[in-house]
Amino acid sequence: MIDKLEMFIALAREEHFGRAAAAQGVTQPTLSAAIKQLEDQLGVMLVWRGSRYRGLTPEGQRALDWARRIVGDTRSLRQEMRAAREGLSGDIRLAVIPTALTVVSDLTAGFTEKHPNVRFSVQSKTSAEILDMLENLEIDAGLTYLDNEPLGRVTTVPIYDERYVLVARADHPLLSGPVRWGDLGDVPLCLLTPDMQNRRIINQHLAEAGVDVDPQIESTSVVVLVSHVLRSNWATILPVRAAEIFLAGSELGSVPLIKPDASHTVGLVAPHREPFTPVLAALLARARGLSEIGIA
Amino acid sequence: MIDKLEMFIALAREEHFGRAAAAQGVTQPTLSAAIKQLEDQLGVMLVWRGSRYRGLTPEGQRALDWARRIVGDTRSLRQEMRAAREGLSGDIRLAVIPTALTVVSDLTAGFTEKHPNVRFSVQSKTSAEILDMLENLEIDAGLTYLDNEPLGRVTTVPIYDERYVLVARADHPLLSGPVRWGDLGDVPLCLLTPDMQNRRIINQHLAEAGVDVDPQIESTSVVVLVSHVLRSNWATILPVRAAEIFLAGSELGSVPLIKPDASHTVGLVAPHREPFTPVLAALLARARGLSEIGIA
DNA sequence: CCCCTACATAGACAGCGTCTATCAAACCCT
DNA sequence: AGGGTTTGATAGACGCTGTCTATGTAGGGG
Repeated sequence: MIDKLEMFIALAREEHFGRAAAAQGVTQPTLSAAIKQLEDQLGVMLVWRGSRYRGLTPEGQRALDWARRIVGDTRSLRQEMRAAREGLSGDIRLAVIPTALTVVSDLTAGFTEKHPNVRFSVQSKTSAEILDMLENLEIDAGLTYLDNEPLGRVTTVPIYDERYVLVARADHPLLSGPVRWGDLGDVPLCLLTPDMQNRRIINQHLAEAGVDVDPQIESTSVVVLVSHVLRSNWATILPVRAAEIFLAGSELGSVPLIKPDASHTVGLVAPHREPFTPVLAALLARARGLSEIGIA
Repeated sequence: MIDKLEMFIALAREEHFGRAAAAQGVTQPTLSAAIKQLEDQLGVMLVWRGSRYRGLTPEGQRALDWARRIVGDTRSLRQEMRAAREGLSGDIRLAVIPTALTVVSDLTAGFTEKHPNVRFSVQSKTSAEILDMLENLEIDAGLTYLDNEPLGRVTTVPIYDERYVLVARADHPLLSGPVRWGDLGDVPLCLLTPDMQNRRIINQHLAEAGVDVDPQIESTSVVVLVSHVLRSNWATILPVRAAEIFLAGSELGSVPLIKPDASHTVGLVAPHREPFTPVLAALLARARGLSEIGIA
């Protein structure tokens, strides 16, 4: 039964029988049969049938919610029992917005010393993808914006407040003093792509300052932005925490962006599943510790 | 997996392999094997082994919490899918304290008209048993006291406030006017047994009034109390809602018990499981409706 | 000390899940 | 419009797992 629910979740996520089967490590007929049996046992159609996957029925959508809970709780059970057996161990799968990637090391530092059997798997994703993956049980926790966008049924731990700086080569004329958002009208910029929340935040502040920008370079990667800034006359806007790793000993400089002193809270997001598994509880505790000592 | 968790829950409840197996409709070796495999899969001991059942290990206790959630959610999934298929249907298993048994008909009235495919199964239990059965998934909801005793992770809907009357044959000397708790010192009484919360409440009010009672007749059944009162010179103390069904056209009379005007909230208790299944949601809605029109 | 209760173990059997191979339908592109 | 491709369903074989009955073994009680 639980296996079938896992396959059902995979199907809803992949929207494709073949891919879902591959993701579950079974063949396509096996997954097809599992879904059919699930429908038989529950007595309702879960998936619109045709010669293609055409989405979930309303009942399928409701069933998906329950399936996620059941499968998630089952994983929690297994994980907690393993923790009881061999101490904190296993993988923590994290997804992180690009501008918070440098904060992950603050989170893992100390944690891995205390719990040497815990492995981390960190991937860079957009904030929307992070919430999706959290729902689909593809990650255990996320590091993303806590305000601004609706979060689901999750537990959040704020860690720091993002503040923004303009980053450019040290000889850039704007670097002599604080820069207002409104000053950026004609500055050549590299920015993150508009599907990313950081970019939407920046767009919003620029718009409020009456500025309209049209970046020549857009990317989902901060590294791409910085390497462009390094090699040319461009500037970029980055959160302090994302920028500082590039500033030490480089030819780059930065100045705070003011008016307004924009600030957005970034923190840990985890599925709200009472009680928390020991590993997750430890991670959340670590995040609360970070927030208290004020790493930003 | 889910079957094994069900067996594990049954074992924890029955504290006996044979009885748990019978409760699950399997033989004892099957259940033994299931528990053993569960322990193997989770990699921990769940049950203290000997030639007898000797309780759960700490890990078993934690696993039991998860198992209850997982099994409960699975049942919710099935129930909700059946509701989607054939409208509200199925059984609602209720456990009710004896003094609230007459209120059940208020709850079921109208409900069964609207939802003819819903069956009710009502059993009379003590408030402690009700909370136990709620945890063990043996009932879907309970009707019991909402104050006074600690409730677990449950949803509660208050329905009415219990108020107390003295019940005796119509010719009983005390029935001429309101009676104070303190007047009951030498009155021969029949009361519920001391393991029942109603009795503990009554004891408390009597004690506060400085009265010490020693009932000659104790029972877990209100019917037993009333039949004794009918046939002899005894009196009993009952909530209004429990008493009134016996008063109409009988040789009995009642007077309010005052000083203090004691009152205890009774209502519906259901496991807190988001989202609620359609039947349970409907039942809770019905209970809220009752509370609003003030059936007491 | 013996018997009874309680749980574990052994072996047989059935049902279910999974695989490979194949089919049917719908979509896509020329 | 038609051939090729993609997508999911179906068929049949095989192995695993869960369940049963029968039996063994260890404590507990009289």
